[in-house]
Amino acid sequence: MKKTETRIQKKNHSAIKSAGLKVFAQFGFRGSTLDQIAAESGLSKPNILYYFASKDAIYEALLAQLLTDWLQPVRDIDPAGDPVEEILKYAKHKLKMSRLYPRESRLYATEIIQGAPRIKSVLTSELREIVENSALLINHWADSGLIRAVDPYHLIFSIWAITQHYADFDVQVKAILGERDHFEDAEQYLEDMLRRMLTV
Amino acid sequence: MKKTETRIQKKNHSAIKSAGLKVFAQFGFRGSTLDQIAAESGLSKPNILYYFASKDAIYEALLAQLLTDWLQPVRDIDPAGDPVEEILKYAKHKLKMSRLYPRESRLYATEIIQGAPRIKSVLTSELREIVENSALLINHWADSGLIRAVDPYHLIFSIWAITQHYADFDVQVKAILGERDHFEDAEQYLEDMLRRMLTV
DNA sequence: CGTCAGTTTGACCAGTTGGTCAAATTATTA
DNA sequence: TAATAATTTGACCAACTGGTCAAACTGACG
Repeated sequence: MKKTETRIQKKNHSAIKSAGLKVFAQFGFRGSTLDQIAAESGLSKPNILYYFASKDAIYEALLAQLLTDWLQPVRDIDPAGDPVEEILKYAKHKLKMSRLYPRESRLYATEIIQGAPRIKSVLTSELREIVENSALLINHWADSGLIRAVDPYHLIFSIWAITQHYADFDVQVKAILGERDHFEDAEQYLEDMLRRMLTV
Repeated sequence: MKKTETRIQKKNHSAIKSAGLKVFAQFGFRGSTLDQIAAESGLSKPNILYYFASKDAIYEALLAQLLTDWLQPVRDIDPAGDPVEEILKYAKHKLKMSRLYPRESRLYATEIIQGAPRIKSVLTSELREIVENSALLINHWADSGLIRAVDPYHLIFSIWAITQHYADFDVQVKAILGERDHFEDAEQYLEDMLRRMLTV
């Protein structure tokens, strides 16, 4: 039905979302203004509101996109694969997302820090379910003696925390390590940590 | 010189900072308004500006306080103590701060996510120096065979990331684990992780 | 070329923002 | 108690906010 997006629409929708991501990720929803997004996207404010019904609508669109991208890699964990390698694959994937999409990570962080007013329902339903299943799988692996027994929830939290740290606290990391790329060292540390934690 | 703070001044300064912390931690600097802080503190807006020169001044006061509280526990690491226990003590201390002062943690997080415009200089000077010294100490411990050799910087980052996660992403953690207190499990996981990482 | 849907904008609006100020109120102290 | 200092407030302001709208412009297509 709404398949037909003209060339201009496609370009402008994308420009607005890109600008919105940049601005919202830095200042949060309330701290961002349509004027900022307008300036960043190169469009006039009324023109932006021609493509999105409101400031809210831009933010919602970004969040919706984000949530699907965020949850997918958890689903990709293969219960039939080698446990340690599967978890490692997931952790490395998340780390790569922090390197490639730091703004998305920061947008998500600001939303959660503010109490997740718009996505709390997703957290308590989809996210919770998906994590619960992963926890069951991890426990199953541990029961089968394939990995060391660890608290699966806090294992997952620690992977999230560490990988997202490199995106969200980028300024701080760079203040300490300098500007040179640190993701390779981070990946090595993460791998070492997980192998130590999970190898029997 | 400025020692003499009247009873009323003390009470109101504290009420304003407390309210400011609550509001700024949730909405960030730009997303917060003096009216919110006024409502939260029970004072009128002009009255708030009688005690603090500007919205900015409140925020700066909070940040300054925060930074000293934040850096102290790193300084408390005892080079002469048992390495694993010293690092563990530090990590647990940080975790306790996340439980007791989640708003402070979130305020710091929003400031860093926004690019740390007001404290970048502190990050590249004091924080950097303090972390560098800790890294040297950790490397020294590793060279002496007292702990396993790990990247000290990423070790510190991982401690920060995990402990702060429980404050900053509290809503998400609770969405997954439920409302019951999870800090005990978190501490156990953290201890297990660090012992695994650091024990030779 | 003409036409018409799709696009863009300047001018505008009402509500909110950080901040000011003189006047009123309250505490302190001589 | 009277005078003085500290505190509090209502009224106000200019700048900014998200959003509207009619009018102007542009591009695609017969």
